[in-house]
Amino acid sequence: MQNTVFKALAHPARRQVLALLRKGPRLAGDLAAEFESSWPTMSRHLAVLKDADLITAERQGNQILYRVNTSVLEDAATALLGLIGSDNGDDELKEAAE
Amino acid sequence: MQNTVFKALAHPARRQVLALLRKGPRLAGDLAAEFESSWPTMSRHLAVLKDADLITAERQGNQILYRVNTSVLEDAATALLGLIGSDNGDDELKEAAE
DNA sequence: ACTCATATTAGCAAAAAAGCTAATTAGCCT
DNA sequence: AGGCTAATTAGCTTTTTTGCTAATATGAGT
Repeated sequence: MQNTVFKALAHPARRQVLALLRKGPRLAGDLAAEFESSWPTMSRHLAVLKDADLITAERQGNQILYRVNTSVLEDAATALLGLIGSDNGDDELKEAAE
Repeated sequence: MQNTVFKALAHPARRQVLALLRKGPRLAGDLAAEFESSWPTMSRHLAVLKDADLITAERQGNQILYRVNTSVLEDAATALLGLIGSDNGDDELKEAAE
């Protein structure tokens, strides 16, 4: 759902996680080490991102490897651009004053 | 600030307001009429959008005309696309850490 | 000044999000 | 099994967001 994506993007720490993952997949602990908040807190941020399908998790033995889901990010960006010019997003009335 | 923009985008009603404004400026009451929530509630959604600089308000006599601020929307979309590309452009997200 | 229409602000209550510590699960190793 | 590391889940509190009604501003027209 689009709503969960934008809600996930609403928190700065989560956007920064995405920024880190952009450079390549990373382990959960590796990510958590970059932030000041506690590990469980980061773990839940990751869960929110995963729930929005913005990242994917892959178990690798002891640890968990996260990678960004580019296509969902693209869709979100496209949705925003759709709010600017092209026809997209909504089909309500159109009698606005210029 | 980027953070207020993404927070403003987190609520579906506010994204829909932007979708409506995409087609052209609209009066506050005109916008409020499109939604089921109460008028004061919509008024605050508009305030959140205005605080994020996503929309601008212009008084016109009795009423208030809102228009979308395209450039801020573009900046947000660009920031999202910046999370995809592999160049080193994560500075725009850097200040997000609270 | 009074009234009506438009929109916001105040104040409160309910719901959601954020963050912590402690407990738990999952996998590897000897 | 038992110990160790990695990560999540549980349970709880604090903070933020949402949304309502009632009250207040603002402007136009009498």
